[in-house]
Amino acid sequence: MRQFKKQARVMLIDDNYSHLAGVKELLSLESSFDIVAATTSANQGISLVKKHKPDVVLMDMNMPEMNGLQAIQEIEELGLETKVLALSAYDDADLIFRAMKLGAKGYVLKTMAAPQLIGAIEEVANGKVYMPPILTARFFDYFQKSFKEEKIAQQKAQDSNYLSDLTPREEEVLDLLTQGITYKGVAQQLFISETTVKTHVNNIFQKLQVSDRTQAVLYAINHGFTSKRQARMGSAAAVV
Amino acid sequence: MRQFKKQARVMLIDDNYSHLAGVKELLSLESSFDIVAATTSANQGISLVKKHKPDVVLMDMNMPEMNGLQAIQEIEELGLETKVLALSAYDDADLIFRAMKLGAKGYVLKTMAAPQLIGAIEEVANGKVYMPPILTARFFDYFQKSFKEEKIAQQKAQDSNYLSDLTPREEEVLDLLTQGITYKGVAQQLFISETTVKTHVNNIFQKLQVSDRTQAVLYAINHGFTSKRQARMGSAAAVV
DNA sequence: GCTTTTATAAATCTTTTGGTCTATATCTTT
DNA sequence: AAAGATATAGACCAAAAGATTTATAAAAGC
Repeated sequence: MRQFKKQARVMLIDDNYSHLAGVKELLSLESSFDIVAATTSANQGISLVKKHKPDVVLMDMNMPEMNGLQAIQEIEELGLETKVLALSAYDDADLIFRAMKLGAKGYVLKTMAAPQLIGAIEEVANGKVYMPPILTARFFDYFQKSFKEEKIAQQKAQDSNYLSDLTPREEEVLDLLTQGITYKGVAQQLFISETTVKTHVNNIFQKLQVSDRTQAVLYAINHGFTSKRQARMGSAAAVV
Repeated sequence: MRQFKKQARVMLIDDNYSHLAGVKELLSLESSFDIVAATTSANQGISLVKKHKPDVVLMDMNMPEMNGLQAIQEIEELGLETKVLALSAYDDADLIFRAMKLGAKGYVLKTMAAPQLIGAIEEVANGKVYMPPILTARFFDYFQKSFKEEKIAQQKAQDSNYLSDLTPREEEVLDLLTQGITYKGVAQQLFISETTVKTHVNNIFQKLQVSDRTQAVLYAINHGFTSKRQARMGSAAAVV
């Protein structure tokens, strides 16, 4: 079943030398991973990843010179098959979330027992995602919280929103304005005179309490007008 | 430890009557949950949730009249303590992702063994998140994929991007334009003459290949100019 | 039936915007 | 030293935008 049969090529990056040495020792003795490199420097670590292209990088999150998130990002940008397993002393939900967002294939704690750590590396080496159940819970809490906040922010923008005062025709005109079209162009597209467009636009300005098209367009964008328009058009909204 | 000591109040919503009856029977016999209601109708289910305010709702995802996602959303909008545990025959990553995004506290499969299901309900009743490891992996894959795609889309917008042709001063001017400020206002803020501003703006138009401020502002927004500006200002970027 | 809202449009006038051309003064790069 | 990029600014003109007032017709609400 196991693709690597305890022969995965592993690299260690951890600025704490004693922890680095300890993990190296542990993996040498109790597992059959091939430790291709180990360093206390994140910058050097990235160079070594380029050179060795390991299967798994065990990356410490709490480093002074370059933080682990940055390092993950840089490794991911290399486009290698290398999988990053984040390692931290803290179960900080925000940190876990961001590490996974950047492409980490798992997140383990320094306090974890040796067999668990070895198991996690094996899982990741075999292309799976590994996350301890405690951290999974923290991750989901954070995940849901961030979407809830996003929704509340949207709701807030919707509440103090003069867009709902617009008549259907005014919405059509604003729609065209948000595409950077002139009065003349709007008039042509709606088959009405330019002066009528001007009347509508003036009414829009008053309702949105702005004084020119640029501000109107900015208002529309910041208050979810485009999404409203797209929704009306029945297009599928983006998932994330 | 357990807050509910096998006395959690549970509700079942599943349009498949035989499955509904089966789960009800199973939970009655093998657990001590208090089954407060069970229905095959999502709409009726929402009414019953309002009435009974159960601790946990076991919600089927695949219903014809109203889909489970919608039902989750409506229940979440009630603002109750009720936790939704999504239930589905399929391990569809997209469905799992969206259910969790809407606030589901877990996701279980219809194929799961009885003890696991009971354990999952207990966990959720106690305020934890429950997700089978196989689904966790699927979730993370989808999660990372969606962020990768988002990043690629951003990259794409960055590539065919004339914003990088702008000089520092032109960027400053564009920044003020994207706030809906007139030539006069820009001139005052930058302590230069209005004609100089016009010169800059004309150069900006040529570089961005647009012909008026509205289009320039739209171009800037659609090509990540604001984020660039914010990054330069050193403000923290939004997490999601 | 009367009132309000909405959509239409014209006239007039001021302000803003955009286009073009020219011209310095720095500053960098070669 | 010459060339190129950048930032500055003036003159002049045409087009577009915005403000205000007035007016008509259809539709919706009371």
